[in-house]
Amino acid sequence: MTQDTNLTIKQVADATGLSEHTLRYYERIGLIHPIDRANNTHRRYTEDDIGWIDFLMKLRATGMSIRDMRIYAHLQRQGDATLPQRVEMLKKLQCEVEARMSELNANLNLIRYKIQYYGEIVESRLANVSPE
Amino acid sequence: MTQDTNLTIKQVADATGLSEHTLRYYERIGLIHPIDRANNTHRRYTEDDIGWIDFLMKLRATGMSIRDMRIYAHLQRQGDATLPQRVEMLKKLQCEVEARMSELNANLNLIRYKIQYYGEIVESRLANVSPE
DNA sequence: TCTTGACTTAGAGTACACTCTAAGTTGTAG
DNA sequence: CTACAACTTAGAGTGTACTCTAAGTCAAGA
Repeated sequence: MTQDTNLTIKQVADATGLSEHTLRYYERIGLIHPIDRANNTHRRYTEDDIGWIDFLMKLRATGMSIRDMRIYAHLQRQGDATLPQRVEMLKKLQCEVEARMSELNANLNLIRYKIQYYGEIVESRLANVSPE
Repeated sequence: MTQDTNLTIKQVADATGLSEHTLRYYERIGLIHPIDRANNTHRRYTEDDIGWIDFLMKLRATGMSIRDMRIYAHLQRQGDATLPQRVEMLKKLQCEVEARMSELNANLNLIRYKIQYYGEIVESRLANVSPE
């Protein structure tokens, strides 16, 4: 009955925000290890599985590709011996995210400037409209 | 001969980093207005065109979709009367970019933490290796 | 005149990340 | 026993944003 305390695909979908389709897809392509089954057919997810999925979603949110997430997942399943490679991947990701954030920040400043500049034009046009 | 002082598609591709294919594609879908032609066939881009393309690339870098860039481009071509709508679009974009940056920042902190944590495990393992 | 290369077009093809469909199985509630 | 919901699979389909192909035009240099 240990299985029954674990979560169905629907519950995991609700908990993570991923669709059931996507959860099966991620498992099929190796982002998630083969999930244990109840009745030998229905998936039963553990809390650890949820934790891993949450981490995957964070990697994805940083812009990491499915391809790289697969590599990371594969290393992770091989255990602590692959820690150095994983640290390397994370360092590379860190650099990329830092670069993207600094680019985003520059673009954000441009957007703010345009909002300000265009806003002033609109304001001054309103001020020049003669009241009825 | 005014045309000849302007830039060929190759020069614009080199200057912007977009491919010639992409430049034609952007024009075809209305992100870029119909570019003037020399010989009535070959495109000749003005400095203003380059400026617009650079701005488009910045919008794209913020994650704005082609669909929204088309709307923005269409408004832009209609002149100052559409400034309020454009300001609205930019404000919405600003919010999205700010949200994305704060999410990226949270994920970056997690990545840094993992690098630190895994790094320490690797270090301590190295220290425990008996020297030959 | 011939060739080369830069350009043109319409439309087909690609990569990525899902997202859905169809057909079938299983387990519980009535 | 039956109906139903929840699950299963393989594989097809979708949306986005390019990216490329094929066939053709055109001007300038050998």
